[in-house]
Amino acid sequence: MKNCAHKHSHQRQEMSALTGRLRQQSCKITGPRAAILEILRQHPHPLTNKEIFASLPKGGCDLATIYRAMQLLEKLGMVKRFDFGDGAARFELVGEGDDGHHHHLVCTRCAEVVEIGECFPSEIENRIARANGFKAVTHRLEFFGLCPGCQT
Amino acid sequence: MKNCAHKHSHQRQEMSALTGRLRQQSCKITGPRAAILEILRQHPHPLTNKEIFASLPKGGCDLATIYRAMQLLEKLGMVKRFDFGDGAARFELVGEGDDGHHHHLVCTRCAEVVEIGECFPSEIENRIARANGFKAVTHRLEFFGLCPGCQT
DNA sequence: TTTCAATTGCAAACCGTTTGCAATTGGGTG
DNA sequence: CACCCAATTGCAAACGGTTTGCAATTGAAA
Ligand SMILES: [Mn+2]
Ligand SMILES: [Mn+2]
Ligand SMILES: [Zn+2]
Ligand SMILES: [Zn+2]
Repeated sequence: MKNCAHKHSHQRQEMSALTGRLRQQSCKITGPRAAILEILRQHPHPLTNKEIFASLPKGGCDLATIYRAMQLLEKLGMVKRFDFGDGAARFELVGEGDDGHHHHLVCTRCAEVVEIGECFPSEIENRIARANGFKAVTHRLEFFGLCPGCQT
Repeated sequence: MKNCAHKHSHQRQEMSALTGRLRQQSCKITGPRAAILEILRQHPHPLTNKEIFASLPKGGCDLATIYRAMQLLEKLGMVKRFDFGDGAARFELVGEGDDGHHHHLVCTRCAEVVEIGECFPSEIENRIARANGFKAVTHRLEFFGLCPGCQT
């Protein structure tokens, strides 16, 4: 029962751990960045930049600052980018030492999001990679359907 | 060995079959549409609108016309839209009576595309749907990696 | 406190896609 | 075949998400 930590566990991360990760890269802990991390920290599902912008406490920051912050956090591996196919990128905080790879089930009517633990079977993926001579193969996978409340 | 036809077989479709499908919906067979179908017909992989535009014979049509044509063809189920996560939609011709559902393996360096026959295991997908009370669940799935020619 | 690279706000630029509108045209009709 | 009109097109403007240049601001090291 050692470090039953990551795997893509969604337990809230300590703010100090997050700012620590930033500091290590000689990145400043600014007001906007702290506010953004705080919002991501308390949100269990992927958020669009606009949603983060809207959740910002009054006197938040510029939208462009959020775009720049998410680029930075993604580069540092602190957030994972997801694409639900609606044209807007979504971001989710990632635990330290976790690559954040996982999937979602999205309601096509109300946009409800469910975190999914399953992944594409690696045996099949390996076979696909080998069969085509590809290396470092990974996948992007999201599920779509009608949630209980949206079925007719 | 009856109709070993579709399934997502990539054998070129007859132009007459394509125009026929359009006519049935009281849609006009215009120059631009014929040209677009011709390009899709001879291309085995998903194409962006810009790529279609570039492949158009001289004196082609407006880009907006291609966007409108692809919307129409998608609505009629004649093409399937794919998303490789680079911000541009891609379209592939779909056989009659086929929903076009399938996946790709894309080289992240040179963008080479391989058509993939495998699909996400339906037993697992059904379990995911049931476990969350979702109905009509489907998925979007693409693979990414380094093709033989791009491995260092 | 001083100092300066990092960061931000703002506005403009970008890029894929959509749309309004007037001009054009495919394909039934007579 | 000439006519007619809804369907289609070209063009230019608008859109929504994202990026970027630049001058002003600021975190944190010294
Ligand atoms: Mn998630
Ligand atoms: Mn394909
Ligand atoms: Zn996976
Ligand atoms: Zn599939």
